[in-house]
Amino acid sequence: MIKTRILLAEDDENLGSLLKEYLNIKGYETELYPDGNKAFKGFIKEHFDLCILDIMMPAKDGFTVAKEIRLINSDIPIIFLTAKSLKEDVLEGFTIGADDYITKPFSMEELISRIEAILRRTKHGQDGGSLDVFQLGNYNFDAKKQLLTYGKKVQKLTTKESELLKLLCNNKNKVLERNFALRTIWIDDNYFNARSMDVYITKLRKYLKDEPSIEIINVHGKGYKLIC
Amino acid sequence: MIKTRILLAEDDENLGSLLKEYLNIKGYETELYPDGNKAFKGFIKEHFDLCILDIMMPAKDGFTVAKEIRLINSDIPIIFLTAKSLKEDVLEGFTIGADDYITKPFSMEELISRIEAILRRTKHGQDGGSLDVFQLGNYNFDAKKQLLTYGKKVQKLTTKESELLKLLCNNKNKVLERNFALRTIWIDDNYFNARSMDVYITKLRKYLKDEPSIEIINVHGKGYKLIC
DNA sequence: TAATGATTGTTAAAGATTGTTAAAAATTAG
DNA sequence: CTAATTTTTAACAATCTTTAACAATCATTA
Repeated sequence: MIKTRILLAEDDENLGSLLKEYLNIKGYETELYPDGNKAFKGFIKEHFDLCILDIMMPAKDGFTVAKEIRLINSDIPIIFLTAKSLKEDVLEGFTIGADDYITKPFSMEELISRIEAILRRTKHGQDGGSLDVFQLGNYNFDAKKQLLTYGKKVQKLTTKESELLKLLCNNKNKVLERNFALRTIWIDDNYFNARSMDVYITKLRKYLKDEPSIEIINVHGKGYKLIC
Repeated sequence: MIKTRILLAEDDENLGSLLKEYLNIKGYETELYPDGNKAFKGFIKEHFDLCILDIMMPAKDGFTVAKEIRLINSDIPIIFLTAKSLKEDVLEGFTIGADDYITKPFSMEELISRIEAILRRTKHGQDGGSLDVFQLGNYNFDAKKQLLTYGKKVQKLTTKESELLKLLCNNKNKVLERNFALRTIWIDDNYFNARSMDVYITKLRKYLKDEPSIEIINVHGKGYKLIC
């Protein structure tokens, strides 16, 4: 697995090395630059997946670095990390094309969270989005393509079947409440839709019968639970 | 041009309507819901491109709404907007899968900036870059020239074929509602035009059959979804 | 424990929507 | 005006969802 590479521009030596160390612990590969000039030179020479820029730095301020980066790469995520919380500065940061603007003091965990939130979107675009694929024993369920695969056997699911199975998967080993599922998929939770849902449960059970460890069990009066 | 639709859940009536008005001025189409329950019901019934959730709300808090939304849509951007600036709350917000977490008080301009920063990434991922050229797996679709290219193979499309495929591309991985497509392309959404549209779907499927990962799937009673 | 009513399981049918092909009608190009 | 292309209509097949019918199970209480 290739590590995500982060460019970190921060002139405060203490904060800089602290951040670098923390990011490395969290599995990122971080290069720390003490001023804007060196940061931009580093950006040109090496490959990075994300930039964290302090604003007030010697040699070249963070805004300028960001502008120069944007000239050659309009897509790389940029996070400003700064003590300047002036409204105008925040707006300028976003105008340049920042993805986030974090004011000091901040918690390390929050920084990580915000980095991950951004990378989730950018990485997602790269691998085509495999967030809707579930593994159920030896079954493979692709909610997006509405396909349930068991070895060579491929079962195409209808939209309703797929929606219901997806809800069950997202509540794996927990109770999926009847009314919640009905309101979510059928909009209305009246008697007839409830019966319709029962029919779909039967259908899903048939599809999943090849693997005895996978089961949709009923929780009387509450709903259904997918166990695996 | 279709407006970006924003779901806004905010129980403070003054702030809510102020935000809604401001967002509308900025070109967004905003639905305001006064509590978590109504917000989630609205989310199920209508289509949205982004959600802004207050955390402390009657009936159902913002975290719960976000979790329920994530059960059925793992991709839609979510922004928490709240007075709770506790570290744990911020982290919980991101853990649920938020894209941003903004604490009150905040400036309207900053909110807009942060919305745009997020949409820049999500919208960009959805279309292929230019406005009329789409990349569908190894297919290249030029809506303006009405050409669908697959390697050396070039398929000329008729006007209707091209218009329909363009609509599907613009709603990639989302449901393109039957009636919407009919009113857009056929002006009138009567029975015969609907059947005509079905014929065109068959034609497009034939053109796209070389790449199995590209599919136009039917959502019974709703419309069609181009997945890739 | 047996009886009762509510909930759930299962199957089949009915009704509606969609898939597909081909021919007819309308439009456009030469 | 004729030929080619595009679009619509028609016909029939296939699929999806709901409804109905009856069986089985569960929870409650006499």
